[in-house]
Formats: sequence, C-alpha cells, structure tokens
Amino acid sequence: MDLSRIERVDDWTWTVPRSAGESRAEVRLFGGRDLLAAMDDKVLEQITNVARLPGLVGCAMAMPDAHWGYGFPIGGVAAFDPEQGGIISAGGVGFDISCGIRCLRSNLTLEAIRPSARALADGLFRDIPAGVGEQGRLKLSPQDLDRVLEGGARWAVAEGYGTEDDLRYVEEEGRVAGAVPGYVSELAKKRQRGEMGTLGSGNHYLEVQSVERIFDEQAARAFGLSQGQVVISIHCGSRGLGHQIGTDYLVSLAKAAQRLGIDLPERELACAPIHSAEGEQYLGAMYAAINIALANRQILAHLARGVFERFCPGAILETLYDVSHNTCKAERHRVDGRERLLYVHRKGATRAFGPGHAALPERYREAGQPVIIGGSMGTGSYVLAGTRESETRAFSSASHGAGRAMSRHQALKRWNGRQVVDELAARGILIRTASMRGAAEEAPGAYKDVHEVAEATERAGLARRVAFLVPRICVKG
DNA sequence: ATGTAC
Repeated sequence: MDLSRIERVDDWTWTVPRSAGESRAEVRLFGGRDLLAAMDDKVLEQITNVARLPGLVGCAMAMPDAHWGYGFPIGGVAAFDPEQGGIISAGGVGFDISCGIRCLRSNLTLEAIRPSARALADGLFRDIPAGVGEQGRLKLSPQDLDRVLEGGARWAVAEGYGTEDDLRYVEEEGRVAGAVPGYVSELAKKRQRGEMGTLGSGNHYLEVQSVERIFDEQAARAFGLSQGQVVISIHCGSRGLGHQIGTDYLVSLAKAAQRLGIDLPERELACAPIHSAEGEQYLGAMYAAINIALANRQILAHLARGVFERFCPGAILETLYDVSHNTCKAERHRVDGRERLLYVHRKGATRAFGPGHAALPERYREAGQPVIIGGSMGTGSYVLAGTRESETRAFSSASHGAGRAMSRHQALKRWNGRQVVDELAARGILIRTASMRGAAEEAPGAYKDVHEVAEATERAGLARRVAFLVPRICVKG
C-alpha cells in the first residue's frame, strides 16, 4: 500500500482522509508501518466502500492481518445500528460462515508425544475427514440436521460428542439464539447432511502444537497454558452449508438493495436493512450456520480425543476456547456514552471481549476473552486475551490469523506442495494432507509474519499476547 | 471458503 494514501493517527493506527464532498464514515487501519506498506491497496478501497454503507456506527476498520476479500476485506470490522437504517451484508460475514478455531489444552508435554508423533499424525489423518467435499461418518436425516441448525454444539454434546464442560468455553455457550432453519435452503441443508465432523480444505487444519513462549504469566495461568505443553487447534467452519447460504443470500440481498434504493458502492457489498424481510431472513440463516460450525468443531474435538486416547493413553483434552471469526452478531456497545444494540460484522476478525465482560466464563472473567491468531503451518499461532481498550477502539475485535500476503494463484506458481511438505518435515513438522496443491497454496511464505501481526494487534490495543504456539503435526484439508 | 469456474 502506498503510505501517502493514508494518514497516521498513531504508531499503530491509520486513517484515510476524506476528499472534498465525500460522504462516508471514517476508516481505521490497524498495524505498523511495515504491515501497512505491504498490505494490498484493495483493502483500502474495500474498507472505504464499507464506510459508505447505511447505518454504520463509528469507523469501518481493517485489522492488522487484513487482505483482499469478497466485498469486505478479510480482517474487516463494521458495526451497524438497526434503528438508523443499519444493514446486514453477506459479504461482511464471509462465505465460510462462523469459520473459527477451537483450541484444546492437553495434559501432555511435547516430550511425552515425541515417540508417538508419527503414529499420532497418521491416526489423526485417518480419523479426521479432510478435503473438498469430503464426507464424515455421520449421515443426518433432514430432521436431525434441523436440530443441529438450532442446537449447535449443544446438540453435539447431547449426542455424545464431548462434554458439558466444553460448552462453557465455546462462544455463546455452544448455541447462538435466533437461528431459523426455515430460512436455510433445501440445497444448503442437503449439502451439509454428510459433512458434519469434517475439516474441509483450503486454510482449514487440525494442528498439534506446543507452547513455545509465554508472554503473560497471569493470563496463561487462567487459560491453563504452560511452557512445553501440547495444545490442539482446530480451524474450520460451516462447510457446504455456510457457503450455500452465502451464495443464496447474495442474490436475495442484492435484490433487496435494489428494491429499497440502497446505493451500493460496489455489487459485492449486497446488503439489506437489518429491519427488512431479506435482512431478517439472512440473519436467521446465518445464525443457523453459526450453530452448524460450532457443532462441527465440537465433533472434530471429540474425534481428536479418540485418536489421542489411542496413541497417548491418559491424555486429557480440555476446551480452552472456541472462537469464530466470520460472523455478524447483535451486541451491546457503548458509543458516545450511550449503550446501543449494534450488529457487528467481523469477517476474518475475532470477537475480543475484555476483562469483566458478562459473556465470559468465570475462569476468564479477570484475564479477558481468549483470542486466537491462527498462523501458517510452518510458523505458529498466538493466544491473546481481549482488552478493555479494544471496546472503544474496535467494538472489541482483534486479528484472526497471519493473513495471506500472496494469492493462492501466486503461491501455486512459486512453490511445489511436495517440497513444502518435505521441508517442513525436515524441521520436525509433520504434515498430513489430502492435497499437495493445497500444501503449495498454504506454503508458510504465502502468509504475513504472524509475529508482526500479533505484535501490531497488541500495540494497537486490540488484544494482548499471552502465548506463542508452534506446530508439530498438521492435518490439512 | 466451495459438490473450487456462468
């Protein structure tokens, strides 16, 4: 990005000056000079367009890991007030609705799993269905699928996948309210019936990691993390169902925008007022997809436990937290001294509630919400904690990952999948994947520097670093 | 992200 196009607010915050007569909300870009300099110009264009949407409250924001996306940038955050014509946009949520990360802490050390690492990698790859269109062992009837759409991870636990204790540490305690199965198309439901408990493809993964460094001892204690400990992270979303809902509602929301005379800055920003038939329908379907994703990660956590029990007898895997990063949620936020109900779009951005927030489980009430920045398969991931400052700066939002630095197409031209896997193996990182093409697209070099993103996230006041995790085994879609 | 593309 050409830095002359943006204006520095402070060392970690930037804005885009409005040209004469330009009517839009302000924008904020978070990150250090180097991250911004390397960021795609498209992010600037896209977030400026978002700032023109009706009913936007505060600023349209791009997180430090932002990159080009459909309509909204990935790493985009925008809040809308339904009482001021605020809108809901499918492009502001993303196609993979409620894509997110489930993080499990174990009672194992890296040393303890070393002898069985290969067997563990093979076992996980065998038991965790991964890849495009891959089906799981569950085949749900239409009636059962409707129960998942409404019940989320709570449904999964009731079916024997995991424990009540897991639910305490899942956003929304495992089930978001407001899901309306009737607003989900039959095609979307049909696509999902065989896909529960599957990982999918692209940047989705199941990783066995170890705690490499602790930044904040007190928060790490609250999160149950310590140096050398084995942690399992599962990154995936709502599979075919979420994608189909996105596809269905792009059409419906575009028609609504036209019918209601909403001046769209760009076709990809199709949206409808939150208080409109189409807006309410999309919300009902999107909440249902959130429940599907929460249930999916709950089942995958259960499958991972099964593999660990077999290869590491006595292993205990407890849910640290499950956080989504493609959602729009109704939340109460203080704006100019007044509490308002806002619909916060977080696309490639995580919710990051600070200490004391009522939605946090007792265990984390003092430390703040666990925030997970998932890294590439060769570098590592961060666990952070939400801050009070983030509430005023970004409606309690933070980064979600390293963020792509290069398109999939560019990565394919530059790397060979087999070579990427072999090089990682030489560094002691075991990759198991259904797609060598995928491995090339996901080459660590195709991502931004996760350390830079995590540091910028902290310096911008969005969340503070707690622990750094390095990958040991990675099952890729 | 995606039964990867109208």
